Parts: sequence; C-alpha cells; structure tokens
Amino acid sequence: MTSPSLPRRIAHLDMDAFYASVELLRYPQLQGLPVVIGGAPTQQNESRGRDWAGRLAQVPIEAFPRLAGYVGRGVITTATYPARAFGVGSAMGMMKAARLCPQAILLPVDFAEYRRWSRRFKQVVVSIAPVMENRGVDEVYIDFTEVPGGQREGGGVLARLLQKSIFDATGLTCSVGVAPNKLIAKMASEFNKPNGVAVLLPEDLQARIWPLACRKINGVGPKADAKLQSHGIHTIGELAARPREWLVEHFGRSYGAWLHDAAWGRDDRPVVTESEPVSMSRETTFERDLHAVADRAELGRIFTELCQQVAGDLQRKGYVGKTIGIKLRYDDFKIATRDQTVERHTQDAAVIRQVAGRCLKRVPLTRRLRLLGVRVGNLLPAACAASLPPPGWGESAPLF
DNA sequence: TCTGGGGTCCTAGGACCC
DNA sequence: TCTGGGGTCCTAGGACCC
Repeated sequence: MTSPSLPRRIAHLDMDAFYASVELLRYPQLQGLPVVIGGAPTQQNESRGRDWAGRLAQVPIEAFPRLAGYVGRGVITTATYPARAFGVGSAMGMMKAARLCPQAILLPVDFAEYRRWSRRFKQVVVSIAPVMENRGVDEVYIDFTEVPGGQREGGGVLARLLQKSIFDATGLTCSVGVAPNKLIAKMASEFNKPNGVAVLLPEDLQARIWPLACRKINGVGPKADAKLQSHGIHTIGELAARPREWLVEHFGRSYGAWLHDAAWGRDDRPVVTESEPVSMSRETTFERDLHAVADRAELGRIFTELCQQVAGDLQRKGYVGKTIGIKLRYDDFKIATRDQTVERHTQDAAVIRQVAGRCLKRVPLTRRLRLLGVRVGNLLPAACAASLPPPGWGESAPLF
C-alpha cells in the first residue's frame, strides 16, 4: 500500500502573524501600521460582534485605540511586523509594550474569529494533502511523502501550491518548511518568514541546522537552554558534538538521549491526524490580587463560574472526566495545584464545584491570589463513559 | 512596568496489588 | 520473619508549546 522507496517528506506550515493578519483582513486601513493584539480577554472582547467589526472597518485610523496609556495586566498575543520592528513581541507585558511603541494600535483578541479562519485554511490544506496534524490554531504538520507531486523539488512545489491556495481562499500568507521529519521541518518553516518556503534535505543538517542556537529546537526551552549554555553548549552543532552518554549523564536518560537525537536531526514521530483531549481547564487572572478571607465572596463567585465554564466546555464537546483539580497562582507568582480523582466520570458543574472545593481546602490560603483555575482531566468521550460499568463492578464482594 | 490562557508530557514518590 | 521485584494508579510540580 505504501511505497517503501519514497523518502519521508514532512512539512511544517505556520501562518504569518496569524491573529494580526486576520484583524488586517477586516481593518485593511491598518495595513503597514504597528498593530498589537492583546489585553485581558474579557467577556466584552470575546463576544465582540460582527457589528462592531463592521463599523470599525469604516473608521479612520485616528479613531482606533492606542497602546499608550494602557493600564492592566494583559500581555501581547501577536504583533504585526511593523510593531515587531519596535521590539514588541508576543508574551510581552502590555505596559512594557506601551512604552516601546505607544502609537501602536491596540485590538482586543477575538478567538472565535481566529478559529473561523483557522478552519478555512486547514480545509484548504486537507483538500490538497490529507495527512495533516493540528498544532493549535495557526500551524500544522503535513506528510507530503505520498501526496502526488509531494516529492518534486523535495516538496517545494507542493509547499508553494499550498501557499497560493491558502492565499487565494483567505488572503492570508504562511511560511512552510519541508524536511525529512517534523523536528527539522519546524525549524525550516522559520527560515524564510514571512511568506517563505524552505526545503531541507538530510545532507543539509550540518550547514543549515548546526549553526542555529539550541533554543531553536522545539522542546528546548529557557531552562534547558540555560543549562546547556552553562556547559558551553550554544549551537546545535556543539550539542551534536557531545557524546550521547555525556548528555544522558547531565540531562537524564530520556531527555539526554532526546537532545542527542534532536541535534543529529533524528525524529521519527508520525504526523498524527486525530487525537483525543486529555484535559480541559479554565483559569482567570484577577484584576487585582484577592485574599481568601477578605475577598471570599468574590472568589466564590469566580470559582463557581470557572466550574460552570469547564462543565459547559465538556458538555459542548462531549467529554466527561474523573480527575478534578484546581490551580492557584499566588501574588509571588508561585503556583500550587491540587487534584482529586473521583469514582465516576462527570461533566456536571455542581460535582466539579464540590470536588474542586475540597481541593481548595488542601492548599495554603494565607498569601493573596493572582489567579484561580479549574481543570478536569482523565477525559473520556461521553458516549464511551455511558457504556462503562458502574464503579466497583468486578470487585470481589466479601464472603462473610 | 511585572509577567494571559489553554494545553501536553515527564518525573518522582507513595499506595497498593501480585 | 524477612526479602524482592514489577506494574498501575494517584498526586504535585515543572518544563515546554502555541
């Protein structure tokens, strides 16, 4: 069925400044200007209607809200390329961004809209190359290996076809990396951003990958990078030069071996077209830090609402879970989690509220709280759980 | 001027069972 | 009475990603 002779060609496709580009579709007058998307996603922003968008589309540039004078705890979610030129980038605090680029136009996030455009571009992808793996709203992996034409110019021809098809259908641009596996494809998609294509063959590893910083490896974060640097390892080439045993000794059996494989461009993970969720959660950062005693009523309301939201998510998506947990972030930014596994899977807000409440009793509550979250894990599709035997089934009853 | 929200996976210790 | 593994589940924390 599959041709064993074909070399594996895996693409990583990454939409360019996705949220910002979607906003530019409806406010084309902002083209070329520094625009940032962000701020605390309040209810008003989430349900910002098409009416508002439609009206703003007619509005002159001067009428848009600016970053200057922003007060609050939000962070930047995305910035257009002109805004990035000022040093503004995602995950940056809004207050800091306002200092760097006060004239930037500030738009609130509208996830519902981004999801709509996400579905559109992914539909285009699967209509051309069906083996696609979702990696969030704005990126996908695609297996080119068996796609007709997927091997031409190492995948470059198909990559450009996808770019053109997505642009024709949506007006959005993307960047694509094609390589022998997901790990290298992910790095390659950044090479010619925005609106670029990069094709890497196995023999390109030394010239194109080894000069890169270790942090460019998907899976090497700030902690691992700092530790690598402390050992004098800055580039992927330097990482590749370390013996596997040395890496295992310093980074553990699993992570050390993985680091070695990554540096040598080895990665045989398949492109997975479907997967089931493991957990669902809702969390919120308060506008000001709250105290369990002094702000008991307000916290109670928020807590109940989070439980209702998670329950609503589970019901809408058709899942039940049996591990219910909470997450706190204290004013010193330290995080505590507690969870409890119950006998029966549930999607009921009252049950979640009750078990989460018990979790809350097990955690220190002297410090002020910055964030509260509720999580349900150990998920099962509701349809499967319905056919599950009742708890305790099959346990041997005491004889006497 | 402090730093969002929604996820996944891994580790490590303890309980409990065979 | 003492010794020993292996396997699974639960819980807490942490790294990392988009």
